[in-house]
Amino acid sequence: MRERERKMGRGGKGKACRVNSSGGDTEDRTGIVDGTGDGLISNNTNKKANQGDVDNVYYELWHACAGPLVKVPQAGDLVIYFPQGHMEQVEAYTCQDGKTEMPIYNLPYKILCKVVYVQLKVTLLPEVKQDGPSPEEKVSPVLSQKSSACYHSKKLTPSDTSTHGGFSVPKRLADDCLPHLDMSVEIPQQELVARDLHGFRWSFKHIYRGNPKRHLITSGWSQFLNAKKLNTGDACIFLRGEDGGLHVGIRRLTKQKHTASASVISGSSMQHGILASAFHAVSTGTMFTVYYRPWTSPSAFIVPYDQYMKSTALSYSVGMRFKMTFEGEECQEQKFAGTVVGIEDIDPIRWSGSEWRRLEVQWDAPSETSVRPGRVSPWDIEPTEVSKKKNMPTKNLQKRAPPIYLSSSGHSTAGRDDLLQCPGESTPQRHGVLKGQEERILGVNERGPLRPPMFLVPSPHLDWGRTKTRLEKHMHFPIPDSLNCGPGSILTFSDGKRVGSGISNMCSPPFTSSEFHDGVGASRTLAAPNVNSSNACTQERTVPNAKDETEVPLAQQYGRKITIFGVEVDICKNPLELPSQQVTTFGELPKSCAALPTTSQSSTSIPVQVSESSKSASEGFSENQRKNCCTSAN
Amino acid sequence: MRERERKMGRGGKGKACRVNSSGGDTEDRTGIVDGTGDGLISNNTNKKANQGDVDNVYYELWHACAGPLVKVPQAGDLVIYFPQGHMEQVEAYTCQDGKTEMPIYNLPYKILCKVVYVQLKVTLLPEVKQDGPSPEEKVSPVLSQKSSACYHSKKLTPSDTSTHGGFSVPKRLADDCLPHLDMSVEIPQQELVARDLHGFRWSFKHIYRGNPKRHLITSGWSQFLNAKKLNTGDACIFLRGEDGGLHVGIRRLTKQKHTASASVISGSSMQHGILASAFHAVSTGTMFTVYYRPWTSPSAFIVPYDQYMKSTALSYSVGMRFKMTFEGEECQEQKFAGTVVGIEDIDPIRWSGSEWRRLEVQWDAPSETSVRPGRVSPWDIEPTEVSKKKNMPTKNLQKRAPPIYLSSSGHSTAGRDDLLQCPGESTPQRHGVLKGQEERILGVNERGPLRPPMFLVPSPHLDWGRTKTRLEKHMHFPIPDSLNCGPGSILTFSDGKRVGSGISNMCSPPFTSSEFHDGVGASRTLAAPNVNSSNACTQERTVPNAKDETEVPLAQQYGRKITIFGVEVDICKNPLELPSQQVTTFGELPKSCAALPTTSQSSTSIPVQVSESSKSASEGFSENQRKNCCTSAN
DNA sequence: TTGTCTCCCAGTGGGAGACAA
DNA sequence: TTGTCTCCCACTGGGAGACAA
Repeated sequence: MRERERKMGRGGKGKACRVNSSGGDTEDRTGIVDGTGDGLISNNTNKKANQGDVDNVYYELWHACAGPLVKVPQAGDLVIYFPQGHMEQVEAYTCQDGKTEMPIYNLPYKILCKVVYVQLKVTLLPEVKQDGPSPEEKVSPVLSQKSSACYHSKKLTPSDTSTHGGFSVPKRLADDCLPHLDMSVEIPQQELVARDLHGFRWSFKHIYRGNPKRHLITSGWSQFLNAKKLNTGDACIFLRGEDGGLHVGIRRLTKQKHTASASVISGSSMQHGILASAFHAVSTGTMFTVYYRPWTSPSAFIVPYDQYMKSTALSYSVGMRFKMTFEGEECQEQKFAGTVVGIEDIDPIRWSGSEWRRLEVQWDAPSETSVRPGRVSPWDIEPTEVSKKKNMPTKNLQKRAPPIYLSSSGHSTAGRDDLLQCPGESTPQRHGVLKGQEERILGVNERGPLRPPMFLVPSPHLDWGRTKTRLEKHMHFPIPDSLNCGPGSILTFSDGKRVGSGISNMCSPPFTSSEFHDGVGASRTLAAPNVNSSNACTQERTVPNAKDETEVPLAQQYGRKITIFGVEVDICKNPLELPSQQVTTFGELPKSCAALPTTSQSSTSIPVQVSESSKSASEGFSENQRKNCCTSAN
Repeated sequence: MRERERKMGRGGKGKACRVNSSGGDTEDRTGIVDGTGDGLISNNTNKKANQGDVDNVYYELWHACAGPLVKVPQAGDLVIYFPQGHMEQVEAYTCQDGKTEMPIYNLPYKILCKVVYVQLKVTLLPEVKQDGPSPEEKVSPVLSQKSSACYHSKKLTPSDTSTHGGFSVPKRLADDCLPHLDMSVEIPQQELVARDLHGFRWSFKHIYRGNPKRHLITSGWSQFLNAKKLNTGDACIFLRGEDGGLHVGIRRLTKQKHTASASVISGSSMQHGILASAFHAVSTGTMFTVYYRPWTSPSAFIVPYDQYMKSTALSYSVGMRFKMTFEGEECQEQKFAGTVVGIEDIDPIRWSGSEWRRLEVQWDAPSETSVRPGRVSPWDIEPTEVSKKKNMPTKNLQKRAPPIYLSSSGHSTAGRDDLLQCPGESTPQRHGVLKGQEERILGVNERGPLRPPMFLVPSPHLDWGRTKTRLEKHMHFPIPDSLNCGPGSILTFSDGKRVGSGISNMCSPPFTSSEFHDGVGASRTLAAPNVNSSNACTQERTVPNAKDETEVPLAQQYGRKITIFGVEVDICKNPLELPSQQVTTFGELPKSCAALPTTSQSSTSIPVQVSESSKSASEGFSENQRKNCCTSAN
């Protein structure tokens, strides 16, 4: 019912920031001003919003941070999962060139799944019937979530990111998102507490001073900057939720090539893992989990069913003109036109007939802002000529197709591996054509019992015996050593005077910053033995909880046929590892690797509601959810 | 030939530090004193040692850091690979509880492999014959590598890690490892340049002052501390190589539970990946890569063939007494006695008959220093009663065994999955007994072409537009933002005076430091536009190179039957993610995730020689290599 | 309205000897 | 011989208004 409330209860769909009209007074919005315990300004208790609203706020913040193009399916959505794309994502993460020899699994190139649960971590269950829903069980996309939440983003200026001084608050941001100051006093100021996507709370001093007067965020800002490793050009997002709570998000400029050596298992083992997981899930009817980062891969590999079907209903031909949407400056969507110059399987051996990146394209004009792929998938583009619809009912996602034989060698020698081959399935795979995609899901003969997905959620554990750092004064947890970093020592060239001493630089190779994101400075244990560890605070992080009581039932209610869709707060990922189009979604993601124990209790999972309503969204993932208040200061 | 030289050319095997007798004069060892460019002390050019020596030095440093119990096989060694153990390692990394449902692959529980190449990244090729070597091709373990290298380690005191002042150098360390100072001057001092395991160069000021006089390392020390995130109790290792080069290593105390959410793919996909990789390699006769961290898992899962065979030659029974070696204080090996209290398959369904952790044990005395497992593998222990040898030729590692059937469900319902099952192989697996382990490697019918393993080596790329930090003055690369961290702002309780300001702490939950190892403080782009980026230096990091000309030939020379064994410099791993017994081997490992592009050029791979000599080491991996100079100051 | 600069000054921490274990 | 402490002081950077775009 909470879901229903949230989905149905709001109207309006626009891009204008809806300023809470009843909130013109200070009182109504100072729920965002948490008591900070030092008595300065704590005029309001922590007015806890109900869970639904909190979820919603985080959902909006997530999308505000993620940018306009990032679409995450909702619970209830039918999607097509492309293992190829998944492997590309992993390749991107593991710096592989994708040339690893992989066996050919007897795995369809696309797998129809239903989304059950979104938790920033994706778990899919292959549909037993791979031929799409019957009309009556047609997916019913959710009503758009309307929201009165308001956010503004500001691109950080050099002054904002300098070590001297704080953050210059655009007036509209202050007016719309921050609690109003008492302008009657000499120097109006207050303390703000804002939550980030991890639920971490950051306190800031908000002051109105200077000549001419302006809004500034001073204390706490540099800690935030450092912790998030923000640079000039990155954006900071302030969002005021319906509950009045203030939230901060960030969005990195970083077009920097991400690279990661995940080094837990080898890259090719990961590739194997992807295929084997999907294969296992398909053949046993069990769920599987996907870490989905639509902003990571050049293309999203989980495609809404309707969007996919729409693309299969068209024929594509060389010479065809199309448009494709990219993200431009300031969250603007930007369309580029191009021409299809080739159509061919990207991997005829392993994924014969797959539409994945099947279209070779040429772009009309070069662009500096977007990196545009040379190959796209049909559902990525909108044809701009009227293409003739195919004479096919959209229903037949699948017809009887000859089985695919297995070869453990990926080579065209077509070596067969008896160990991997399925008994009685040895007809060579027919090379698919774009029209009339066919496949057959192979025998699903036994299913393991369904287990609830293991959501690995970070949870605090103790870190006593440390003194409190300045950062800890602004972020409301004992900060571990690695966060306990100032910007370090800087050999300053900034204003002409050079600060040097003792040992000079030896020459150094040009290193990427990301190359060093380990080895980060840390505080050290203080020499003095009288460290007063009793000052470490103990309040729980009040992140929107993973509703433990919901997760399991949810999965169980769908039973074996459900698909789970979740997203994990991967607080551990290095955002530099995120690719060029990296947006800081739920990974606004601290920059270095954190080790997160799965102890329980608190959790950073942000559950998103299960969709049940029946309005049909023709394409894309509930896009309108994110269109409420996309203003952008600066 | 270089390998031969290195292996044969040295004699002597002892624990005493061999001080280079010809090096009493300053000259001979000041090769380690690099010109720093500021004219202070740069009396010697960078006397580059030959590659072999460099490799050897790094090898020794690696083992000095890794501790006495960490054994890495050498090229040429025959080893048994246990997928179970590999999965445990991944579980440990991914915080899984190991309860994921995994399919039963048709994969033997142990796989005989030969080691060809060690590069801090392990690639194995299953032997076609799984029955062990014939007598004439009996493995010929290498001669121990003798070395005149000398190292000392010092456990860091609170003073060493305090923000005030530097590192107090034990006299013996200074005498044995550091270049001698010119004592004729008023205040003897010099600059040191030391390489760490990544090949990164750290410069330190070494001074002899105070009253009474003592050796100190001042400038550069705190940068090193911060970058490595060292704390009181961690150890710092100084090693002088034969070439005279100075090297630093660290060894963390951190018994801290490691936790990692590797979040590239899901944990269960990783498990699948391990099994599928090994299976694919076994069935196609190709190589596979293993990230081997013997200090990560409670037990090493790559066991020397001889050690394994020795263990199979004994019978184990309940009540049997044994000893097992653990690491105690100060690199001391420490033996604990215990009793076998049970013998049973740890996973009778999937790994029936496997010796992996087959022995349930009880320890005689509790220990605070070591965490001791409740289950061990036979090769982990030394029986202390005389056990009757089994009447079996050691030759038959394998006999004809009934094939193992496949079930994709891990359940005892013994569900079968026709998709995964091998044709004609459906006899239920016989439950093995410890005596006479039997198995048969299933048909190897086709092999893919051998490709050289893809060594993902980090390589620098540009990071211009930043001013040089103080850290960069001591570490000879432009430091990326995340390294550019001082210990941050500290609310000081250390000496009674509390430093506080502005915004007070809000209460916070007890958080693990590792939970935050992302979000680490960073420097920010300086406001001033006149950043003089031309000051960024461009010298290449002169890490011992991955000998590109060697890697491929090596693999090819062995052709299809070889096994590759390597270790990667996983500069990316968060060492906090390393488990309790974590030693900082090649992962002395900066603490946070770095993103490392694979651009080429320079490389951090540390190739280790291929072993070809013929002295037989009965057990363990070339252990004597690390016993040359294990002194430990303090 | 807001970005940049410079000034002020408190806080931090590197580096030294004193002193003690 | 070496660990701890305290003192000194240079440097860093938060925070303010001035000023200009």
